[in-house]
Amino acid sequence: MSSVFLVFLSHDVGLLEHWRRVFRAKNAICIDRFSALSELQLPPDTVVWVDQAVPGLPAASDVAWAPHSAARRLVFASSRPRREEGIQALGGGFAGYCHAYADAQTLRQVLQVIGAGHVWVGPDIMRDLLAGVRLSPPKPVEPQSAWSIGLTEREREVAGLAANGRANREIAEHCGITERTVKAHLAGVFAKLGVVDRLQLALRVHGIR
Amino acid sequence: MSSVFLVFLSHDVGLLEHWRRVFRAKNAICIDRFSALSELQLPPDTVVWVDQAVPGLPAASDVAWAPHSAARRLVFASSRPRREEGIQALGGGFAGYCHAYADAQTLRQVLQVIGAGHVWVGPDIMRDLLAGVRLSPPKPVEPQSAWSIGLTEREREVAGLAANGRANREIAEHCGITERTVKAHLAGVFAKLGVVDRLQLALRVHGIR
DNA sequence: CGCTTACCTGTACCTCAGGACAATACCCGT
DNA sequence: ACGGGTATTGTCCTGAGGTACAGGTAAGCG
Repeated sequence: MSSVFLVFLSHDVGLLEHWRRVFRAKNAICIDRFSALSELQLPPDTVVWVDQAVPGLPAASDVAWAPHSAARRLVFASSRPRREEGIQALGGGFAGYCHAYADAQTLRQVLQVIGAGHVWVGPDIMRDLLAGVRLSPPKPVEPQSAWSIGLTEREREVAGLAANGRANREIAEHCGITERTVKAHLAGVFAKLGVVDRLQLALRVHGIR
Repeated sequence: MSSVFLVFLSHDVGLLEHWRRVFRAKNAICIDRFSALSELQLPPDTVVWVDQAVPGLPAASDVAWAPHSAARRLVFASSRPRREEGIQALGGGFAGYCHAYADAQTLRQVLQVIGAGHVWVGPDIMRDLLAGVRLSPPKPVEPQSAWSIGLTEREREVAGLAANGRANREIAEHCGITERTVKAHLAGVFAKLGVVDRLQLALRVHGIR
């Protein structure tokens, strides 16, 4: 596991120090420009850590990375991860995209994962990736008015307001009735819908469970 | 690392044997139906391995998983991984999606990664994911899926449970802490997310306003 | 070694939600 | 006229949710 070769590409001495500490820096070498990657004779199991902040660096999606990503494992590290950057990096052949100053445990994990031939991605980027796909629009059911069947007009109105976070007092003022009456209507709603409180009601109304 | 609780949900004795061997099965328990997840009092650092082949299982994207994915780490394991399934699982709150019979090294890596709060995804699914993103129109926003940014792990867990209708008492028992501490975490969540109570939190978490 | 942050807990206090019990009034169909 | 459903309001009470104040512990970091 710790036999892999590490290459750090960065100008940030603080970052280099961080990485060195994290990885114990046994087999690590530091370089300061992109072209050095081509000049060096790197073993095939090398993992290259690329600091996004290095001046003159090709974009993550640039084909200039192709020869290196094909032969080695590249990690793109940014001190301010962004969705587009992450997607570009991973789409450009990088095996990992992470925060440059991620904690030691995370960085070592990244190394392990991509060293084994997998891809590492943080939960935030992952979430954005999934949000962008949306290939499955499973919106077949939930006519959204189904929850209100069996309710009277007043109950429907009160329930709708309560399910959107309005307090009994607000609902009372909104409807021009007393707070007591709101409670009465809500009690009826709870009984008819089989829920116990307004939070459960909100989940039901909004189609969550 | 090996202190996490493992739960295996499968009917496949061969698969269970495989998992047991891989993880040495120290703290592992096996269950055979989805509902058992709710009945068991699982520690918060539990990792649940779900075999896709279990009969009667809710779909990976089903909201029935929400309470569990909010509180624990779920891995969806399929003996025949497919792109749609993986995306559904990860979009549904699962922390990992992998081949059920993946080799020991990979499975242990999955456990490590998601145990640390990250997301595990294989390179093939990753590739499809990226391919899908490139084709999709540029989605500028997507705040609804990032509700948990800035929260600590504990806050995330407590908030997820509260947003799904669990009482402070239940959350406390579930997490093995006092009700007072739950209140403290929720207070932090409210402040960070800019909401005033758990109902507003629920609406935020579930993407309603 | 201090500093910070996450995590955990206690006591006290206040507000609001919701149930229990009870009542008045209107509309409507038989 | 009578019964049933709807709307309305009252009081009393319990308990959960939330805040304020005041800590204690452990880990990571410069």
